[in-house]
Amino acid sequence: MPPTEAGTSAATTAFPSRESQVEAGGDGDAGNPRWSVAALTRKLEARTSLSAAELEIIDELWIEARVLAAGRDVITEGHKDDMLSVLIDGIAIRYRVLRDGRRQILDVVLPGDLIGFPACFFDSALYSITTLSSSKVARLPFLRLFRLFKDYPRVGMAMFWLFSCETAMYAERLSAIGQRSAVERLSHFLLELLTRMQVIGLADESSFNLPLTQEQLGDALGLTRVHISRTLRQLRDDGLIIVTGQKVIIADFPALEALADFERTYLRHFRMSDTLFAALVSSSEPRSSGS
Amino acid sequence: MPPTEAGTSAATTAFPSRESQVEAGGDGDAGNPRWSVAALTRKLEARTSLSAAELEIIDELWIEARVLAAGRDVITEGHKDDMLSVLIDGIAIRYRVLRDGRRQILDVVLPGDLIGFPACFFDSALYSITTLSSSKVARLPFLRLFRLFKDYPRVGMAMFWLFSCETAMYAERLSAIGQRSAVERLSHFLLELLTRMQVIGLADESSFNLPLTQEQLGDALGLTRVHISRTLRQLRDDGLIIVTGQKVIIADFPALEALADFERTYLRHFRMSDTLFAALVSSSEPRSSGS
DNA sequence: CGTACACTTGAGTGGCCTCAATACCTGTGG
DNA sequence: CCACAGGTATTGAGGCCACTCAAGTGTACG
Repeated sequence: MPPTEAGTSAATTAFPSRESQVEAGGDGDAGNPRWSVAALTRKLEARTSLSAAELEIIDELWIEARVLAAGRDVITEGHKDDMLSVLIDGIAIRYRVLRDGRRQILDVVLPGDLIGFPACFFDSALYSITTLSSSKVARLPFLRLFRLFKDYPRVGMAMFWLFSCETAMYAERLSAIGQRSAVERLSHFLLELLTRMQVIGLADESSFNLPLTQEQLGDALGLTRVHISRTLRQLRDDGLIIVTGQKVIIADFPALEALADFERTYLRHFRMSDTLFAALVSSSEPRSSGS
Repeated sequence: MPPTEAGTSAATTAFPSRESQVEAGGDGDAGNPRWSVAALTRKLEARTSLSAAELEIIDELWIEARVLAAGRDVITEGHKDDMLSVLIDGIAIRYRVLRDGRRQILDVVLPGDLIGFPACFFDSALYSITTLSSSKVARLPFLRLFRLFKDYPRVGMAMFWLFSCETAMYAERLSAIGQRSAVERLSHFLLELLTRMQVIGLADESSFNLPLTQEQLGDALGLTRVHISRTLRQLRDDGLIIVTGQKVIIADFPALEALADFERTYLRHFRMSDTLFAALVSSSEPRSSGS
């Protein structure tokens, strides 16, 4: 019996060297004693006022960590997917393909990011999500999500907030692609990715592993592969970044920041509103209506 | 081509300068017996499976209809706004201004669209919303929103779904601006606006009132004022559209559709997932609070 | 009537694209 | 070991789409 194409061949040829980053090979998820959505709770810890106990609740919401090889669809455009998931480990991209084949990468999905919003609220997913490296995904049953609002409104609020971050990031990207030049877009993209990776411990002070090819960078920024190459070269020539293989080092942070119109406090804007949060006293019955 | 030839249009929404300055410092709707968020319920009726009773609940969620003159900020970037609102009447734009003054219009806000998502979940709003015409806005206290999930989970789910639509629309626009040419973007924009307006009864079969100046169109599509003018001219010369004043008539629907890569079923993709919706029946225990 | 604003149209420029050739890297097979 | 193939990155030449600058029209408003 020939091996189905499902598992090995397509996946292992894609990025053989990157497998080493992602845990040890394929240990079975079924018998796994306990995995955790550490990247997610870490993000929540950094930008919300959730207590340790509440973070624990978040951590235990999820079930069934699935392991996916590189290059596999987590969600496919046009198909139904009614699950809310979170990426535990690995890297993925969210993208949309136009009829003539042009592709727009909407977002790079990092550990701790949600998968399935907004797709799960629709009859069919509006875009696809594909893994770039071997990845692990956990799922959240919907009834459990809804029970959250009864039992732990503050935790439920945090889920809302995660949706908001997603939306806000799209808006940010819209203004980048709509208004900025190639150099500006690229440097902004690099700084944004660096910042996001730092929060979940995937990047150090000023360098990170860029998980995208130049073609994928182009599809994310609305530019061609060729022009990405030229623009990267320009950034290198100007001494703003240093590139060795997949590793990107920000050589001149202030200059790149100015060029990109990037605010150092970028992610600070995404902090969860405390005033709103405070209004939600734990599960006790709300007596008064608004304000 | 005087713009006053709007004729019978029941809603006086489309004319920025027509309405006099009716500024409402506090709430200016005391004498009004009852307003309704008809555009919102109409949208929900078209694309969800909410019952008439549930639509009624939605309709009665909102308080304090504020009236705003044209050109007023509903939300200002950088300021705190912790209210979720809905536009009842009028037109507004959501936009973000870069440091050097370039502006990206993220969305055109029509009656029935939400205001305050995702801003209300953050410490400070990430973008501004400004009225283009005299507008009316209703607000939703947050505790009321959260009680919804306890008392009417299906209705709460519909709110989630509204957030999702917002996000999905951004994603759609991202791929448009990132991948498409000027003609494609513009025709897609026109068809999208037509479709959205039809749902809430602001447009007929093939024409509508375009509430934006060419400069605003440019800021929405990542193009310059001048190029919008040329592109509109091209569409007119090719017999695809007819423009008289603010009124836009789609003269050749199929051709424009093909050019824009626009799916006639565009908004159908945004239908609320029924399977998910049905799963919520069990936990529905309407312990109604109001009599 | 004069200012203000939105739109139109022309001429010239430039950023990014397309096409194309070359080099590199890794895995595969002779 | 080298030859080869496929995917990725680099670099050049030329072209086009959209931009900039600028002049001119039409309409609204004081």
